[in-house]
Amino acid sequence: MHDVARLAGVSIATVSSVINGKSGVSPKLTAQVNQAMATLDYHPDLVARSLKVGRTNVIGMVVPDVTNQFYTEAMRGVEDEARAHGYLLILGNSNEDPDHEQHLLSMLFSQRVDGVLLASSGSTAAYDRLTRRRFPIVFLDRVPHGCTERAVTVDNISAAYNATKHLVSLGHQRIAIIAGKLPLSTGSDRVEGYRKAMQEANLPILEDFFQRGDFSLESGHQCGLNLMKLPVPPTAIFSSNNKMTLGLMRSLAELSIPCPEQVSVISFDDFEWAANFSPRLTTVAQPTYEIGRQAMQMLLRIIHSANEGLVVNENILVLPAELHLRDSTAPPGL
Amino acid sequence: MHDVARLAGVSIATVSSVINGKSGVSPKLTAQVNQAMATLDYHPDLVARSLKVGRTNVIGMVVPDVTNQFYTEAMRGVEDEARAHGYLLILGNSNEDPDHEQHLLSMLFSQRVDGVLLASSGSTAAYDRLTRRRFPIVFLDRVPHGCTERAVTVDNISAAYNATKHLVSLGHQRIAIIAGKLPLSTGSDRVEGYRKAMQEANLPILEDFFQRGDFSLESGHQCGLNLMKLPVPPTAIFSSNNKMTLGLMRSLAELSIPCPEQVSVISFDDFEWAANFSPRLTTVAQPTYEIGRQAMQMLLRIIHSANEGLVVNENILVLPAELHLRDSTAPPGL
DNA sequence: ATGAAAGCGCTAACAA
DNA sequence: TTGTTAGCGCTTTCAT
Repeated sequence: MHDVARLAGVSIATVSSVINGKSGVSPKLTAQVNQAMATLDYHPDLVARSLKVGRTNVIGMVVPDVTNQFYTEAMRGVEDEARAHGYLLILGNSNEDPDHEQHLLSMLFSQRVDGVLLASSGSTAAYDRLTRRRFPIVFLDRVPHGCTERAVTVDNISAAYNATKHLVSLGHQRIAIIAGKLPLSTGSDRVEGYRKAMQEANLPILEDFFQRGDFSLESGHQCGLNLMKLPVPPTAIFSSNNKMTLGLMRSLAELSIPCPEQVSVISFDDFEWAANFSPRLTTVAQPTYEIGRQAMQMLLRIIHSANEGLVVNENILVLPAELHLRDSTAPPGL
Repeated sequence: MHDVARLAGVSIATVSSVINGKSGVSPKLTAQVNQAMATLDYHPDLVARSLKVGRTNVIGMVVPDVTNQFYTEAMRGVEDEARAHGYLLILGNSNEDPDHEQHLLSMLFSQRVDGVLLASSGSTAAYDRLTRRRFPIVFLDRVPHGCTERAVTVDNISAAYNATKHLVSLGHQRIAIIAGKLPLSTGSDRVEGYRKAMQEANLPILEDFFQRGDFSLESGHQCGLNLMKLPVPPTAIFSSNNKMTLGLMRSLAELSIPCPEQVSVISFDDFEWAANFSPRLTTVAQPTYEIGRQAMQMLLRIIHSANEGLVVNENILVLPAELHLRDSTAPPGL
């Protein structure tokens, strides 16, 4: 900065003014300064600036599985919105590990990010600490228990209810579920929707048909094997997320069980390939990009109002999910 | 920090020593300080520290498409390696836009990241500037033209050659290619491997069979339509990456063209679902996680040697790719 | 073994 | 309109 000032023949304060687009610098000097910055290939030191102004213009996002397209698409929404408002995005991957999630959050906190977007791996500790401190945070996808604000998600209960009902309406009676992590809202709510639809149809929920996974491909695979090796296997399966569906389909392939002829499959989460391979999957599609965009918008509102010293109340934003009917669901086999 | 010092009854220098694990602080004081930090929920200000020490312990990674699993899996490799060495990872998504890539790099530079991992969207400007400055950078996947070091990738030419040869050995003669962005090494090298195999088999490369995509799903879809609507369509197609393959499969589905009965498909990049849906895709599998891990290791070596003031020579690391034979390739239809 | 003080690169309040 | 200067929170010599 010194060098730039010297080369442009001005003081460093003038350079600073030019960088920050402050009014009150003559066009001539502005040009000189810009010229000098270009020739020196000068990049302002944002860490020094951040130290001074107390803001970093960086927001952090922590997701449980970066290889899951659901989160990367949400991230694109976050990113577009963040960029439009001059924020940089830092992404952290907790790998579904609450301890690592804590570590990442602590790291982001130390990095003095201006706000955090969190799809939690489970620790409600994060929720308690951050909200107590009134730190700008928005939860997405997974809403911590007891959290009644600052979150964006879909109506998981209704969505799972509708999915299960679709299975019922096709005539299925032996309907199994591959559940996700039950301590998470996305895990338990989807189970609840399933239960509701089953009860409404007066269908029993057999213990064997309630398979507990953890949202990972491997767990979906294992649950699929458990289910289809049963003496009386289900004729339809509701899978609680995309990764587990992948595992489920793998198990069906291994056991040479045709879908939907022998077993129908409906999956939470839609994905690029669901419609182009066989069987074309019936899915519950979430508005992934929009979830990210809305979450970032909410976070921006919180940050801005915090800057003004006031506390806004942002309720949970619930976006609609859509049922995409395709070929993996059909009336029970004969 | 002041508060912590006061609460622990020591000076801030002592607090600093404890935080950084410096020897020479009595166990008693250490305990007092740790206690104070815990009760105050104190998080060291990394931006102040960075300003002081001139390092951030942050490394930046820029990829052209975060929704592409190839990059997220590579990112997991990078992340594991980075974490193991005390580095935090910042991820940027250039969306295949060279201008935005420039912007992100400039941003990372201003954030004073200690190093950068780049899968470039095309601008060789980045290569020129960063290497001239001797800034620690490692390219992955896509190697800029003229770059002969500091990169990790697979042998794209051989891999594409082997893939095409597999098609030839099945008896195909009308073999088309959906190429990626030709200015990128991954685009041109895969074409070169294809050419080589075709020439070796004395097969002509028809102009219509050379479809130029841009690595996006949409381009793959369009190229697929172009190809299969030809008066004399190909009997086999080599697709240069996973996203374009998705688009290609969509076009086949739309045109109700069975694969592999009417057309064989072989795809660069393997993915979770390639083996579990029908048709099970024959692919060229890259060691994605390992690419990320090795790239990060190389970057660490460069950073560390730069810290010691020396310039180390890191050649391009070429990892092997594997052909996964599955059901989407078969002898030409009858 | 512990503390006092200088300074990292920048911004902002104030002076000229 | 432009320049001078204090200080953001930390680390690190150098005294003690």
